[in-house]
Amino acid sequence: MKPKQRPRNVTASDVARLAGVSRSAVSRAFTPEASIHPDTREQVLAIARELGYRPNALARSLVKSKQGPSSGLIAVVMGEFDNPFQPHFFSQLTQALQAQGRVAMLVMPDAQGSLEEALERLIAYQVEGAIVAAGSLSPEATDAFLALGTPAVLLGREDPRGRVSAILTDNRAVGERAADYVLSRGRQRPAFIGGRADGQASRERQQGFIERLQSKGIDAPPCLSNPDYSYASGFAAAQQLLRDHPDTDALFCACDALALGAMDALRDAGRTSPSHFNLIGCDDVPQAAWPGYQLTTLAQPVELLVNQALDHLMTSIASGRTDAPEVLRLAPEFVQRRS
Amino acid sequence: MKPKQRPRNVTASDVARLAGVSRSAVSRAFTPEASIHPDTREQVLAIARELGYRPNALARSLVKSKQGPSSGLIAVVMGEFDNPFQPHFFSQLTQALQAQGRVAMLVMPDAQGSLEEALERLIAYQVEGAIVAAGSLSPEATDAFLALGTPAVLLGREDPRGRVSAILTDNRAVGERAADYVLSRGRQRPAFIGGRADGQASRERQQGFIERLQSKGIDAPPCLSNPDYSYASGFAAAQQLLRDHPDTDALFCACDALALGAMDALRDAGRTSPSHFNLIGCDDVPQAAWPGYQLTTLAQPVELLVNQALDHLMTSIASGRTDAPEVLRLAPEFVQRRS
DNA sequence: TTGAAAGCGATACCAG
DNA sequence: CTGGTATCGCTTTCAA
Repeated sequence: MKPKQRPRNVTASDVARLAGVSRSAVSRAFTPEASIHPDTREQVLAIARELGYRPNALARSLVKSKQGPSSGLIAVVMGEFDNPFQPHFFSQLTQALQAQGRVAMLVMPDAQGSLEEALERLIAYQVEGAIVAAGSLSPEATDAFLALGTPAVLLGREDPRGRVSAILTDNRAVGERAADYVLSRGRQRPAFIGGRADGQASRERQQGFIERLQSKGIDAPPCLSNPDYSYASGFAAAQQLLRDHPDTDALFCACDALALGAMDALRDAGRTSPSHFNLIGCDDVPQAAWPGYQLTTLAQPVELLVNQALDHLMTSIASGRTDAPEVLRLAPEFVQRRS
Repeated sequence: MKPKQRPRNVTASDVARLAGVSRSAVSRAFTPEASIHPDTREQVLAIARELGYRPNALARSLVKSKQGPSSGLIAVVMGEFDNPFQPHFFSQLTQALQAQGRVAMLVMPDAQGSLEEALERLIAYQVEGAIVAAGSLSPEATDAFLALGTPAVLLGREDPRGRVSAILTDNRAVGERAADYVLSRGRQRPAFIGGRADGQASRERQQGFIERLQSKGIDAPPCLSNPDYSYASGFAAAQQLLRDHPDTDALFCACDALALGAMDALRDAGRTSPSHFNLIGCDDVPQAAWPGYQLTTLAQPVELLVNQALDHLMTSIASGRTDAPEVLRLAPEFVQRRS
């Protein structure tokens, strides 16, 4: 078998030669609105198909750069996939981008010291814009990205300095809805377990929860925070909670991962019956629906979040402006299960 | 506040002008091996930093394309993130790529009819190579990618036609090790639950399992297969298994997601004590370690898989050849937990 | 070591 | 509708 050398790339000139037309004609054949005779186009496309020719997106972006960015590259900036909520989110995002004919360039600045490099890559590759999953990123990293001035949209957290648009779930509503559920079950001693104290989402959910409870005459519940949003943290926090406040009869966790951990801790302590204790999470990750858990939770409207984020990003790219940022808070959906 | 227009991109010419040198000099300043006076370089770099200049990777790749591909873009081709094993895998891959100064371009061909488009994008963007997570992809999709002739490495499944290298966990060893565990516990009526019957990984694990059992005098165990590798499928399959073979005393599942589903089904049926029943999974997803599950499993050597895959891909890119493909099977690691 | 000039692949403008 | 030509930003000969 002969060592199949990879053939040099087919260029517009090759196609032009074989089709007996000019390079311009080839270009036009691939431009939908271009004025070209249908027959010519068809013939060019036929030859192109035969040769396996596709316009070089890199070269195209180069010449089009006169009229604004056009690489078709959108950076997706994410931290670790440590929360089971993120993969789902991420795949939705990628597919939505693909549907638009754009390409997702993944940037994970959490590898040691790679933030700097990641930033430079964004510039080097002429990304048109960035979707920043700020919920999974340190505030510093988020800030560094925004300083770039590249059109961007924040997902899951707003920019404290209000420089760019942010799309997020209405976290206060999440907390309030959780409180309503607790109240509707007649609980008197609810508690809250959150993530990092500096996490916007966690804090807002906590506030919504507490304020609604207080407005109904329940004292400020015990609140624990954690270094992260993991199962393990939820497990540990719940154990501590039961130790310090054994009479707790309802628990709202800032995310499902925490809640699932908490549920297992409650189980260990024999505190699982929904008629004596209620547990609520937030996100609606797949595991929440597993028969072993059946976690009551507030679902984030993933599809809506993604679509809105892309909409805003595209607008921002098109207008070339960074001003007039908006903050969109989308309503969560209450999903009642066994807990 | 004035409408902060995004400034036109800084080019090499801008830097050249301000530094009082030629464009060539600027280029050389950014080329490590170039022959340029250290002072000149330093001065250029200083001005560049000041202006926030970075060489346009797209333009660079264009001119360098004479000497072979150089976009720095590596396609990562994946199906859905339906299995909790994939995100971890994926993030490792991305970070490893970043560490090499390359960029991960994500391609998810599972959105309806997007396979075709995804392929075209790969060509258009001059990707240097592709890592194909074939385990999460339909064989047809995998095949279509390979037909492109782009250097590629398969992850999690080998190419039936042997055109490219494949890196995967030694799946027979997985099955054998599972069988050893079952035997060591003195079980007599084991069973197997797999994924799609056409899935290479699932099939090989099954074979390793069965053959080892038979070599020790145990009859061919009942084997169920499923439409996918999900928790739900594992749950349903285990229920059916208990119905059809109520005397089963050990169960090996092709992946952890299936195994976790099975465990919950077993639990419902009161068949969970490790002294009467053993359950084994494969992958070692985070949930397997949760207190509520404590699943005994065979861990895939993720880091090794990723590193090997990249090594092979880079070699294949460098040599520009598609021949001499290898198949690497890496040993799994037995992780004993409560099940 | 340096600058001038050619060219990578494609598109847009301008005559025809 | 069509073909020539300038240009995008950069690297790379080639002389100096």
